[in-house]
Amino acid sequence: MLDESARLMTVLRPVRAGNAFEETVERLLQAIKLGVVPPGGKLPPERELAVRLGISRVTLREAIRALSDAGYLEVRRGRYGGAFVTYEPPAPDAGDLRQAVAEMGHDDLADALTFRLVVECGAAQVLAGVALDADRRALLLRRLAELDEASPGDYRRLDTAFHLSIAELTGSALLAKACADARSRVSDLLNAIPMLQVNLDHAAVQHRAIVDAILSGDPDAARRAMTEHLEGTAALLRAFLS
Amino acid sequence: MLDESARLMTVLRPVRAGNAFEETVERLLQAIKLGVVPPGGKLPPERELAVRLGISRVTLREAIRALSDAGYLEVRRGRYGGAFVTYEPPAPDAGDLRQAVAEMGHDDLADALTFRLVVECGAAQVLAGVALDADRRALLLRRLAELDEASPGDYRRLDTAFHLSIAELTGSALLAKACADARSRVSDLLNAIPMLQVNLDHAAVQHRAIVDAILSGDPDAARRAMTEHLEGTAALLRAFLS
DNA sequence: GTTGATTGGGCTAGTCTCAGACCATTGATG
DNA sequence: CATCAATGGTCTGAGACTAGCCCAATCAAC
Repeated sequence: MLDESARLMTVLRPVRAGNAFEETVERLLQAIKLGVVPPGGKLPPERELAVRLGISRVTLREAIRALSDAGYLEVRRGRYGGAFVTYEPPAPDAGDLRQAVAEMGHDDLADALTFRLVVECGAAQVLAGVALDADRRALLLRRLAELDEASPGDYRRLDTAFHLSIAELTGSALLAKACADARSRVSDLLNAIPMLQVNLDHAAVQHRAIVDAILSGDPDAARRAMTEHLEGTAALLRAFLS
Repeated sequence: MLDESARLMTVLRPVRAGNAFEETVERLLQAIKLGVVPPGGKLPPERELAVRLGISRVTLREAIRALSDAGYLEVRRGRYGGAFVTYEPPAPDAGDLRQAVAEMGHDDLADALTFRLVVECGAAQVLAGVALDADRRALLLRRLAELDEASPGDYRRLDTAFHLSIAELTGSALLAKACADARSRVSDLLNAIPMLQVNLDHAAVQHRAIVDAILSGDPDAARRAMTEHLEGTAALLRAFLS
């Protein structure tokens, strides 16, 4: 990776991550695991979803079938039918965590955490630097409030919603996409971390600090607050791995 | 973009940007315009390149044919033959700049510049935070020296090489990919900016500051130096647009 | 009940993409 | 000048993917 050909590796990488079926399964799984469609929620109708994803209904149906067989979805026919999310995030378990890391590889984990730090801290900084209208400020505060009042079962999903809202509110589609991808790369790991009250309290303070910095228009403080928060999470991850 | 469905837009976006042929053309064009394969340089043999890109030789050949027809490549048969880059970046021109921006759309331009700022500043900060061996330090200094001595025709390519090397040296493949994508989104615009000696001198000082901060292991300084550099470039862009 | 709108289920014909084999050209080397 | 290794050029059969169409099931509304 040190010679002139490092950029060949970077640019001439595979054009596609897999066939259309595999990529579709991956994308739907991302929507489910990030809680974009919550447990009990319904995916958009096949015809509409196929258009959104830019694939044929046949391919989409194969992917839905696979996720249905794997227990993530339940499909019902007829009017008011659809594909309903049955997946519930597993209870935190340090054993699952080690297994997930082993499957992922330590280098990939470091890469994923580094990337997440860069894009989420960048998003917080950018958002603090733009003028927010009343609606956007309200949305951010609502996400924060929802997270503070969340039951243990909803916490991870609402935490994801909070973090992704920051990226989305910047108005940068590229940044939002990058944050969503970064989060989904580590979501299985985050889900496996036991939720101790100390940590939740600590996170709540940090979330509050992030929102305060953003709403007061202080980019540097927003970045620092997000950095502190994410490095805390990463440290927690490492602690449960050793 | 304010309601609960914002994340549907983010996550349930198209699985594919186009068919294999189109995506391959785009990727090869990226390699050419970023100067990963310099003018006069040769692409890897078709069989090897097809494997790298994860596509069939037939599809790759169609893409090469299209770029050859469009004047970017010249294909020669026989041993020591191959696909040679004939593309030379056009001379800077403020008219081209306005046209390029018009094709892109002002929102997309803002998005691209924002994303670039986030990932490149993040890369500089990350790189300053890791211990670099002698080889890596030497590579970074070599890129800087090459850029300082560059002829006008080589400047853009070597500037790209400098910036992408910073991302690659972090060891994060995700960050390197993001920086390469970000750069290629704005490369046509950067190429269209007239190169005035004042600006080149200014950039040289900033490049030096970035390298100094990285080599001295000061993440905050590295971030600040990169931010200043990129915002200077963005300001230059806006200046030539008005 | 009957109806009608909405939704998943399934079929077909055509296009895109692939893997692999074989052909044609080139030019350094002996 | 003959050889031969490396490279682009071409063909074929199989599988993946798509668009469009129609069928089947469900349930609120009348």
